[in-house]
Amino acid sequence: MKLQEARQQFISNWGAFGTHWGINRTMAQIHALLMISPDPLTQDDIMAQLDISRGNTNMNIRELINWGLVDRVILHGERKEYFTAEKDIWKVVRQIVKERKKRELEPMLQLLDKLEDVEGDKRDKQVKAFTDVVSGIKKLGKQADKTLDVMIRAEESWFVGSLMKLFR
Amino acid sequence: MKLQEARQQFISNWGAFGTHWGINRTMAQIHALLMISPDPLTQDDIMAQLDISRGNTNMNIRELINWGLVDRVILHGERKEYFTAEKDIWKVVRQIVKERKKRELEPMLQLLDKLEDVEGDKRDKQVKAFTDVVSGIKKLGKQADKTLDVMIRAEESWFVGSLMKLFR
DNA sequence: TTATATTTTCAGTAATTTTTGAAAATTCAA
DNA sequence: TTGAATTTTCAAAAATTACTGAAAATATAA
Repeated sequence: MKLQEARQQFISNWGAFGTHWGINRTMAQIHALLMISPDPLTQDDIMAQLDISRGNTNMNIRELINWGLVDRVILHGERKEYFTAEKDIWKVVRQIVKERKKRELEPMLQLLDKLEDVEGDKRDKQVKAFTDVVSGIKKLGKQADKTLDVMIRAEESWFVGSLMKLFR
Repeated sequence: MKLQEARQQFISNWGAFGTHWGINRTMAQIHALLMISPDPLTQDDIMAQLDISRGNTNMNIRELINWGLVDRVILHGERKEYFTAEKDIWKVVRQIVKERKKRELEPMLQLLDKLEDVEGDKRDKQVKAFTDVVSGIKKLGKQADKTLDVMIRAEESWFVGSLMKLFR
C-alpha cells in the first residue's frame, strides 16, 4: 500500500474509532494527522489535508490542547502558530486516562457517595437492590481509581513488565 | 435522600455517563433502571418509568440483549415478556470489555497489520513517522488484547487481589 | 382455527451535535 | 501607532443521531 493511501485510511479509521468512544470525528482525525506528521503543521495545513473549515479546525485544535494531546509550537521567525502531537502512544494513553479519570470517574464517585446513604429500611427489596448496586459500583470505581493513579505515574517499561508477569 | 429521588439521579447520571462512552442515553438509562430493579420489568414498566415510547424501548432493550447485559425472562403463567439485568458490576464490566474488544480492538489490530507494511524508503521522514506510530499502536494494542483476555476469564477476587498486590 | 395480546419494524419527525464562514478580536512587524 | 496577518468566536445551516407512533408481524389462549 502507498503511503498516501495508508495515511488516509489511518486518519479515517482513527476518526471512526473516536466516535465509538465519545470523541468527535474531526477531533480524532486532527489528532491522527498530527501523530503521523513528522513536523509541526499550521492550521491551514490541517484545513487543507482534512478539508474542513477554519472554525472547525480551530475549535478542535483547542480542545485537543485542553486534553493535553496537542501542543502549540512557535517556529523561529515564523508568524504562524504550528501544532504538534505526542507520538509515543503510551504517553498518549496515559494522558487520556488521566483526563477521563478526572472528568468522569471522580465526579461519578462523588455522586455514588451521596446516593449510597439513601433513607429507608434495608429490608425493603427496592432499597436493598439500589444500595447493593450503588455500593458495588462504588467499590469497583474506587479500585479503578487507585489502579489508574499508579498507571498514570508509571513508566511504560515498568507497567508493561509488571503486566506481562501478571497476565502472561 | 429519598429512594425515589436517588433512583432518578442514578438513572439520569448513568445515562449521561453512557454518552461519554459512545452509548446512547436511553440505552444506558434502561440498563440503569433494570440494574436497580429487584424484580424483572415488562416493556410497559420501562416505558412508564422512563417516559419513552414503545419503539424506543423495544429497540434499546434488544440492543442491550445483544450486548449481553439484559436477559429476557419468562414468568410462570404470564403472557408478557419480562427483562432483567445482571446486577454484579464486575460481571457487567467484564461483559462490556468482552464486547468492545471484539467489536473495536480486534478490527483495529487487523487494520494496523495492513497499514504497517506501507511501501517506501524507511529513510523517508514521512514513512518513518507513519510506521513508527502504527507499530507503536499495534504493540500496545496487542498487549491490551492479551491482558483483556485474561481479565475476561478471571474471577473478581483473583483480579482485584492481583491488582492490589501490584498497585498497592 | 380465531381473536386478542404482545412485540417488532420503520418512515417520518424531533432533538442533538457538528460544521461553516464571515465578522470580531488579537497579534506583531514595520 | 498602523495595518496586514492570523486566530477566535458564534449564529445559522447542515449533518447526524435518536425517538415516536401507528401499522405489520408474531405469539398465545380459548
